Amino acid sequence: MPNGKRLTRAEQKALRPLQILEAAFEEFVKNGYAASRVEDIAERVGVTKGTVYVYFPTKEQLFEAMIQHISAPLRKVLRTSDTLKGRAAEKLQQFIELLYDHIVDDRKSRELMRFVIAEGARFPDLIDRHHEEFIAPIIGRIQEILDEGVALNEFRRKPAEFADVTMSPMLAMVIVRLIFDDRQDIDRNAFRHEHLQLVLNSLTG
Amino acid sequence: MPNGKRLTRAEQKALRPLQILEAAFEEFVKNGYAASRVEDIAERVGVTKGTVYVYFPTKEQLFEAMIQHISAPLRKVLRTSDTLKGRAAEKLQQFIELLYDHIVDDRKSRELMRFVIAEGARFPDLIDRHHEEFIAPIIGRIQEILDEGVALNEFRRKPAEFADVTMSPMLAMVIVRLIFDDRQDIDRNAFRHEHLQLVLNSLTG
Amino acid sequence: MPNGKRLTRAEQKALRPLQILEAAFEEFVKNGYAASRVEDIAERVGVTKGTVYVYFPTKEQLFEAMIQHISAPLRKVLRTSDTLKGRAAEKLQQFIELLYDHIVDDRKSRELMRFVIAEGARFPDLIDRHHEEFIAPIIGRIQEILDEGVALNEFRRKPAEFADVTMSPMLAMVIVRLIFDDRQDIDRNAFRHEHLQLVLNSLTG
Amino acid sequence: MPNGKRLTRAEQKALRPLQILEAAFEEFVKNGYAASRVEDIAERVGVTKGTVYVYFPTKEQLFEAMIQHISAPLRKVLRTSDTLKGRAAEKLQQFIELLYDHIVDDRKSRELMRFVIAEGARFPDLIDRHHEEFIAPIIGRIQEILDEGVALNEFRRKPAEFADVTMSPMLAMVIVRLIFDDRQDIDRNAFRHEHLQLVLNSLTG
DNA sequence: CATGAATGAGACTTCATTCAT
DNA sequence: CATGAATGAAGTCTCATTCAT
Repeated sequence: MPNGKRLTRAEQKALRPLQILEAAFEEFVKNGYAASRVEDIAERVGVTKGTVYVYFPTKEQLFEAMIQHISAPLRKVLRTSDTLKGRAAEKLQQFIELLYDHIVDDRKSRELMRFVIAEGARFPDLIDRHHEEFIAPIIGRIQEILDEGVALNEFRRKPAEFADVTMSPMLAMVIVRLIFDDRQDIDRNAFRHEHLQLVLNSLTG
Repeated sequence: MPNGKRLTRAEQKALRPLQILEAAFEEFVKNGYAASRVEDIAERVGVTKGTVYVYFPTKEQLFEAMIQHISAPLRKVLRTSDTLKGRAAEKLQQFIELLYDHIVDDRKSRELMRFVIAEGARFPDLIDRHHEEFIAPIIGRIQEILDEGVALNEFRRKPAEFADVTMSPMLAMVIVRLIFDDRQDIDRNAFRHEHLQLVLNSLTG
Repeated sequence: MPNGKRLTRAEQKALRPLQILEAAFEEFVKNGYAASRVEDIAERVGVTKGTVYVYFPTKEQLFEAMIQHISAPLRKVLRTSDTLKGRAAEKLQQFIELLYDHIVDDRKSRELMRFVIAEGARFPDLIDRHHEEFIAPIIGRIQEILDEGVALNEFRRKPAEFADVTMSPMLAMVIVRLIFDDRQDIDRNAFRHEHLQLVLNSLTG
Repeated sequence: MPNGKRLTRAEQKALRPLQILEAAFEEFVKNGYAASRVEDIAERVGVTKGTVYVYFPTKEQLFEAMIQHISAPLRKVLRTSDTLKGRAAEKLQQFIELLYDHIVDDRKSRELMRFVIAEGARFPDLIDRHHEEFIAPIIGRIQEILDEGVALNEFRRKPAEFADVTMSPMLAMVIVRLIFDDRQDIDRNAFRHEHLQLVLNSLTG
């Protein structure tokens, strides 16, 4: 019997930590780190406080593990950014679309940004790791594409700050969606299109 | 009449709430709302816990009063945005420079943004007021200038989202400075210049 | 000018302590000793906390002074109990009516009983004084009348406890009115009449 | 199976709330509601503050639960009042003796009365429930017996207030014992006897 | 592994009391 | 006298963490 839905006890157990991390994510999003209660996280999973402590020795380490957990998919996305194809402008467009699809549109990525802004002061290596793993690679990749475009005479040369400016509307949209939690309706496609136009226009015009 | 340092009782009293609000700002910035202690705020002023409660009945109301307090200067800035002069492009440039000078470069304004992002969920009218008082007027003013430029054939017509995109680099810079607390060095002038170029180029090119 | 209503400043000042005692009575009745706030007492008088401390050095002494103050009229009542006239039965009736009129029907006397019951444990000499000044004299006076009636063959001899029993309905009515704060309507005259009948019937029947 | 002293975890747990309620009773009796400290209640049980809050969410709810707890035996007493036997006079005598044995002589019942008088204003439904559950049924039962005696020509007809008066000495004795905490020695049996004589004499004489 | 009773440090808040003006 | 700003001890309640079962 191939066992369709039911999980074996072993599978169930292997799942526990992940369930806890997901629950932790929701609670920390809702209340922030300091105001979240381990008990509420446990309750979300349907276990008791003690169980959380079986898997994570402190609230702090649970928070850090949760951050690792939710940023894992993001890391994967960045790795796919090597496969961009075409001319520099096309690569830039593809890359920006990739970021909209997997960062701006992904709730976990957005909330990761909130944690970085809100809890960064109390978790300094959250900042450092976030910069190392996400900000720097993204800016770096954009810079590469820009350099490539310039080398091929496809783009006009731009100063170093241009890479940052290039990313700005995307970051701004993340923030706006964090703040208004989607009560504010922005036409996401129109916004992205305008963003691209602006950048490409400036590079090629 | 000597009056070197000593304040009269009356002066002291008028000062107290302001001192407390300033101290509250620092503590709330450092730890966030939930993790800040009223006692530490008091200590910063050089008084005891009880004194804080003479002026603010709860920690929550102290937080809200502090938000009002630090956003007061900002409100004043926006009111000066009527005096822009020249052609639309010049007005846009002046307005963006105004925003860089008084928002991006002002620590209180930047940290206000952090409070909005970090504590907005627990203080919903913080969000609402912030939108009403700052976001909406700023976007509105930009839109006005754009419309004016279009009407005078100075600018190319752009879709509604363009105003948001226009503001993005500025918002992004606020966020970056919040995250890296000035450890990250961005050439602020170069960045602003690139921002302006990008926007004007797209509008007039 | 004979000065009709307006008080001179001097009179006003002489009044202060009395006003405070009255206000204290109301607050202590409402909340009990522990839960009453000196500030609320002051507010009732229209002065500030500090003023209360000008006249009464501690909350405890204020409470005790208030007890003295409200029991003063009662003391006067007992002194008039010497003027009873007629035969023993008539004296007993007059005395019981006196007690109904000046104790059962007097809010201050009733509330004094509440203080004795509720705060007696924390103010032991409240109990002692109350016994000395009120309970013992009243029981004593009743006993005197009973003895007189027996001596004159007007009453049947009764055991010592009878004096206590004689007073019981009156005390019970005080308690009931304290508990129900006059929401419970007892026909006070009918009750007193039944009380008298019961006692006299037993003594003379 | 040894089981000398040690309680199992389960037994211990079932006991805890009861221990806390008993300790709460003692503290609230000693100090009144407002002046009692949760920590002292805990200490009486031999646990810490936190433990009390495991079982009772607030001091107020602890107080209310304690009231329920100590009045439970009383409720049971009233239910046994149906089994009175004999003629009306005998029933009345038995009922009054029942009340002396289980109310006047029961410390918890007496102190319940103190709570009603002292804290009733802050716990209005304490009053209401007390009236509903105790006062009204007791008065009602007395009235029934009186009516029965009248119907059988055993008693003389008496006005409605007579039931209240009938109960008075008992209530008075509760109050006196509350006030003097047994320092005042009343001959309880003689008092009760006099009470009965008085009432029966009036009904049958 | 999972439980949940128990702990105790620590937070917010209250309020009697003091004292300079 | 009267004020009211300031104090600080103390109380209620919370919650991360532990541990025996």
